[in-house]
Amino acid sequence: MKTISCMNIDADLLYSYGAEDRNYKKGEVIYREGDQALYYYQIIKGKIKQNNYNDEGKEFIQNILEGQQSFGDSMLFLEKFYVMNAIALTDIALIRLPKANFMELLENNPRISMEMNTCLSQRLYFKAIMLQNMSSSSPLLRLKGLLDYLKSYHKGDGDHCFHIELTRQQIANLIGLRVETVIRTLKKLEKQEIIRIENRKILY
DNA sequence: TCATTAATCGAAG
DNA sequence: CTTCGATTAATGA
Repeated sequence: MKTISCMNIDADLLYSYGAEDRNYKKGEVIYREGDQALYYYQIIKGKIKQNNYNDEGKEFIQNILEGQQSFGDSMLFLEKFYVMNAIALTDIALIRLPKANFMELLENNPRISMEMNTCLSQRLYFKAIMLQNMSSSSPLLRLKGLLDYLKSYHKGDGDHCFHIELTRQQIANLIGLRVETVIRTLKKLEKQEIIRIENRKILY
């Protein structure tokens, strides 16, 4: 899912400031809720999810990132702890840069600093949209809200050919519903010809 | 092909 | 809507 357009700092620039490569296997935790934010992370290859669990152990996915995106950066500007976990969804390679070095990089590169603002704004926008969607009691509207967001972000949005690259379980965890509910709700959307389903692939 | 993971379904609460 | 149980399809080693 390419939910959020975000930071993508040139790898060589990151290395020149002391960044290092890190590899994680599928399912490994990159950082967890309560940890101090010490690094700027940028994905080289693979997917990660940010999540947390409620008191009943139900998982809520906050975001799924892939490509050359960064994550966990908002906490770098605060002396706060992470409020969610970052977990590898696939085997993943990423670059991490210590906080102090990252700050130095930003000071020396105002343009990147500005991009950082855009990135953070984008995250806020996503959160606002999702908060609105989640406040709906209708599972159908919640689901549609998520789909609309994903589609709007996906460039070349036009017709109904956008492939949602999420498992039903992930969708469920993003909108706080159960898999079965998501499946059944997707059926309704298909019946209403709002989406199409081909070989379990969701096309919107 | 075997094993694991995801998607489905039906019934009950 | 969620939970449970059971089945079937898809994926990867």
